[in-house]
Amino acid sequence: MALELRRPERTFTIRQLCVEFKVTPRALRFYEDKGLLTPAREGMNRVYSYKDRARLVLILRGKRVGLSLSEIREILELYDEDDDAAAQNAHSLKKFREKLVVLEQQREDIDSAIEELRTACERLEKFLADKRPDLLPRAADYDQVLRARLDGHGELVGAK
Amino acid sequence: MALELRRPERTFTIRQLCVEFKVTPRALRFYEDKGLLTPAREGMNRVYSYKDRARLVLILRGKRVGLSLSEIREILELYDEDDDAAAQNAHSLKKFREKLVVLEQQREDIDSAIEELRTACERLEKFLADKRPDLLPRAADYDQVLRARLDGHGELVGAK
DNA sequence: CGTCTCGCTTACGTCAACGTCAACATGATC
DNA sequence: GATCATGTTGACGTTGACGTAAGCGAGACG
Repeated sequence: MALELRRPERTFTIRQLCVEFKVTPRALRFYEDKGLLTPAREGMNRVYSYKDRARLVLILRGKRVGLSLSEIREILELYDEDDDAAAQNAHSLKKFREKLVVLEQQREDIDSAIEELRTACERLEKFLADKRPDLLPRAADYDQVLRARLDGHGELVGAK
Repeated sequence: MALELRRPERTFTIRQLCVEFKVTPRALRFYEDKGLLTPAREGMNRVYSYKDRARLVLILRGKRVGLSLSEIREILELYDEDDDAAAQNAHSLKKFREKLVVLEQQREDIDSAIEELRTACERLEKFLADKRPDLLPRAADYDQVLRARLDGHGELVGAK
């Protein structure tokens, strides 16, 4: 009995997922509309399983790296496909490879952008340290940032 | 006299930039509309300077890494600010730092997405090699890809 | 019992980033 | 001087990813 209360059986309401991932109900229903999520129903209400939650994680990550919802859906569908459908998997492989090329290009872009910003920051810091050291951010400010991140934006490590 | 013909004096028509960077005139005018570019005028026509071109490069890179036009505009404005305006530069520094945090997060996302895709590819490959080796992409196919990229999608290295 | 809160659906609104189309100016060329 | 390529300014259309508002059901609370 107690065994059935373990993680895989857990379900989530729409609001729980909304709070956890800071998305709106509208967004989740939208993803469902577009075929990225297919939660079960209990009467009229949506019931999200752990699998649904996992998909949502992938959706949000995909979004962060700039994939469109339809691209994300393609990828999710590939994950779903029956392992028997070999021909389909050949197609999947090709798609995955294409995605990989794009992402690797994107990685390079980000790296160079980061590089640029870093040197720009250094330049600015030296300039300010020289002429207006009073304007440089202080350690206290940094603590502020740290505290803010711990409060609101930290990952719920234990909940994984 | 001949000195004035050197690079910094060069200007570009809208079409030249369009061809070089594979964007439409509409896009360039749109960027101007949004305050990201401010080319000079010769009569009615736009005349882009080397500085404008440099800004365009930054715009396109920003786009590739997923920045919105307004974010890009902010950054461009920061580059413009007078180096004497120390207070402004302190603000710039803060903005840059924030951007850096976002980009670094994005880099992590991309890395993990790449990682996931790679292992998924391997899984698929093994599966296919085992059950349907006939469906595996052949060396000839790969040559196809290489040729396509050399034809149409390569960087114009010499034109830099 | 009324009123919240949460949830559902349907439908229209919005914002970014352009595309597309119309209507016109200008210089070169046939 | 008619055509053409290239330029201009509106103004409207489009796509993606939701926001927002309207209207309604069902359980919880005072």
